[in-house]
Order: sequence, then C-alpha cells, then structure tokens
Amino acid sequence: MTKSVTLDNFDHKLLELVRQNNLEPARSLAEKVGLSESAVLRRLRRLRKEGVIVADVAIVDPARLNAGLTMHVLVEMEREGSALFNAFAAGVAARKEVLSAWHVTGSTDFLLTVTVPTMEAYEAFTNEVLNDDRRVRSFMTLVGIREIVRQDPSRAPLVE
Amino acid sequence: MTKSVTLDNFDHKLLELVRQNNLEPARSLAEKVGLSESAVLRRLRRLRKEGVIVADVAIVDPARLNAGLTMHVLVEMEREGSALFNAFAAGVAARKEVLSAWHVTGSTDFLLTVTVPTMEAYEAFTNEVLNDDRRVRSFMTLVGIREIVRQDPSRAPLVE
DNA sequence: TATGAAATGCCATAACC
DNA sequence: GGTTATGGCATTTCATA
Repeated sequence: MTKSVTLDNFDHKLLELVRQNNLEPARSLAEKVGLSESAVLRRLRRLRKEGVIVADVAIVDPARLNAGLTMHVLVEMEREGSALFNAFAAGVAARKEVLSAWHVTGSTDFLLTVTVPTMEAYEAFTNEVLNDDRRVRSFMTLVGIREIVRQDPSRAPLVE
Repeated sequence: MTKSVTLDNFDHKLLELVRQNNLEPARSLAEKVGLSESAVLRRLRRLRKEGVIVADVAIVDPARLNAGLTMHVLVEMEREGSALFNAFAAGVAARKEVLSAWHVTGSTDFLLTVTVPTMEAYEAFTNEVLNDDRRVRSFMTLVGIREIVRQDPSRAPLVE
C-alpha cells in the first residue's frame, strides 16, 4: 500500500530524469521540465522526504558485483493457506543472500534469486530456509550460468 | 571481461559508501575513508570515468514502478549448440519488456523476467519472442503476484 | 603518479515576494 | 511557483613527495 502522495506531470518528468542521473544540476532539470530552479529543488526534496525517492545511489559495474554463484530457486509450498505463505515470505526477505523474491502463480509458488560466494553457502541457505521448513514441499534450483540482461533501474516504466 | 582497472582499499571503501548514498559530500566521505577531500573527489571522478561507476541514479519507490504485470518465463531450447543460444540471448536482450534474463542450468535453459502493461502485451511478447522462434522448444510462465524482495543495489557484495 | 591545501566558481539552501 | 542573498561544496590549480 503506497502512501497517497499525489504526483503531477512535473513530478513524473523529474523522476524520469533523476532516475537516469541524480547528479544533474537543478538548473539543467529546470530547463527540461519547464520550471524554475527553486521549484525543482523543492519538488525533489519533497519527493525524497515523502519516500517516493527511496535512495540515491551510485551503480557499480555489474562485472564487479555478485561474484560467486547466482541461483534461481523455484519453491513449491504445502497448501496451508496464505498466513503461512506470508510467514515464509518474511523469512526469505530477511536473508541477505536473497536478491529477489516473487510470489507467483503457475507450476510453483515462489521464485527466489539468491547470490552466494560458494556452493557451501548455498547448501547452508537451502538447509536453513528450505529443507528445515516443513511448509516447503519441494524446490528446484536453476544455476545461473550467464546474466544476459540486468534490470536497468531507469528502464522500468513509471506509473501513478 | 572487465577492463583491468586496479582498485585499492580506498576505492573499495568509497564504492561501498557511494553505493548507499551518492549524494554524501566528499568532506564526509573523506573522514570515513581517511583521505583528504581532494583525493576523494579525484578518485570518484576516476571511478566514473573508468566505468567502474556506471551510473548515478535516484531509486524510486518500487510500488510506483513496474505497474501492470510481471511475468517470469522458463524457456527450454532445442539442443542446437551454443551459437543459437547466443542468438536467442541477443534477441531477448533487445526487448524492452525484459528486465532480467539468465542463462541457467537445470530443468530449463533461460529464465526471463518480463514486465508488460497488459495481458495483450504479454501475448504479443510470447508470440514474437517465443512462439515464432523455432529454437524455442517450450516455455512456461509464472505470473508474478507479489514482489517480496527487490534487489537492493547496495546489498550485493563487492569484489575485486 | 599520487597526495593535501588554497582560490575560484557553481550550486543548493533558505527566507523573501 | 518565482526571485534573491547566503553558505556549502566541487572544481581547479598549485606545491609536494
């Protein structure tokens, strides 16, 4: 549930720009969106304070990240109702190895993406998170060989 | 293959910090890493110029992104050798709907994450990328219900 | 080739209209 | 939302090792 912050077209344009480059001076942004520098800065500050912009970060060359192994895990749960699903989800979210986790429909219930330095670390992860959890009926591991596309933060469409 | 840029401990510390907050003043960074302000700014500029830092972006609340549908697709290919795999991978990488694509081992060959505004858009995607491609033997769709964990750019470990 | 220090200039901030 | 004065920060240049 998103806090009901209203974003107008100026905000959307600003977000689009700052998602590509958050070091661009307000002066330059102002020209592009058709506002004064002050207005731009006020809006950006508001967007950060309201939590629409959650972070400002440098993106490092992927080749230097996630070293080791990346595993994709399809997890099938026992049919025990949504409360237990949520409990499992919370447990998964707390693990630092987990880069991504989706609740899905189809031939499985959860899809996890996990990065670990070694196979031993993955074994430990599966033991603690999957094997020792009786709500988990089965899981299947897809070992990442090569990353072909990495989510570009500026690529996903913005909506309101 | 990563360009051979040598990173020392100062660089690593700076990257770690700036991956969490790239708006932090050099003055503050300088204290934390034990360098002068000038040195910090020089090193950051170098890291950006050399491509170690590939982008500086604002991260927007995930609840406002990827609206519509997120699909995870398991793709099984015909066994025709790595050249055709690469061709398929290149085709996939060119599609704007694709947020993530991995070549994997296990019970399938590729794992795609795709965002589309509507089911019709997804149908078009599957037709063009999967059904019309004779190298694709079969595929299976997992429909995203809820995103439990989103890759936090500052979470993955840095290595050299 | 790297650092640290100081002068310049740009930019965000804050208090106005 | 726009305008202006102030303070902070990055940039540049220089000296040094």
